[in-house]
Amino acid sequence: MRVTISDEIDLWKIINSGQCFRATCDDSGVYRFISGDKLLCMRSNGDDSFEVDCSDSDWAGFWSAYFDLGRNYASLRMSFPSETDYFSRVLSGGTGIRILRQEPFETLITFIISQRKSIPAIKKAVELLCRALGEVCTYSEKTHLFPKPERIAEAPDGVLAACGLGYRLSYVKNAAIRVCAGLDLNALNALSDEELVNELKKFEGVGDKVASCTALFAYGRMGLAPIDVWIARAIENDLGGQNPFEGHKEYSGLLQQYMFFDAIQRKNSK
DNA sequence: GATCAGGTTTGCA
DNA sequence: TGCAAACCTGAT
Repeated sequence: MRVTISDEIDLWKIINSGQCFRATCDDSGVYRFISGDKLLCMRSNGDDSFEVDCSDSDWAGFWSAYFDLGRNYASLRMSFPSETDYFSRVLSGGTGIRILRQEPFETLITFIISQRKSIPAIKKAVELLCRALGEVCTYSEKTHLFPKPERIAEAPDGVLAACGLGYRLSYVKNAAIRVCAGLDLNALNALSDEELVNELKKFEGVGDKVASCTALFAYGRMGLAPIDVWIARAIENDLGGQNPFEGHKEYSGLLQQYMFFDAIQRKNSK
């Protein structure tokens, strides 16, 4: 069916802004997103309309929230100060980026895996994990869903090791075991930003960065800005050491995402 | 073959 | 509190 999205949205930038690791784009311009037990194929018609292969109710009841369509990013983006050359470039280059609302367990595990790994290495490890332990998707027999916590908790170490988890293996397994033991990740949504981050940091192998990423990309906490090496370098090299997030508490996570996309785009164009 | 990667934990000042 | 060093493994 055809859907219309009036606010700015750029699927290519979204899947290449380091917030998700399983979304793909094929040569014909069809984007594929997987979240929970759902799979979506989506293609831009060039204007503000898109072809999607899901039902009306799935679009309205699930994917709209996934793409955070209830929020106006154009006005948010323009609310950031763009006087300096750096922010002018970052904010115009980031046009169309949105913060996806992803499934908490999958987000937590993938960002635990992400530590000290390059993006291709993260994608590979996550894909291997899905193929090894994830259910086959009912829409497409070649596609696997992200594994349920029980499957990871019960998996032999050898199976997890074969996914290239390295020293993160016990972090991943212990997180899955905690969730299986009854920790309700969705219930954490009731917590304040600070409480949520502290709760996430109780997982072994989860520090400030992974906790902030999980809070931002799974719980939509736009006030949290994960500081990774790229953001740290941008602060150091482009902002003279001045932290830009202090003045934008409410949406510092979004500003961070624009800055991050700018940093990896510049790296990739070198 | 060395070095580094979107980080966290541990140990020692 | 602050700062190194170590950690698995794949990519460059």
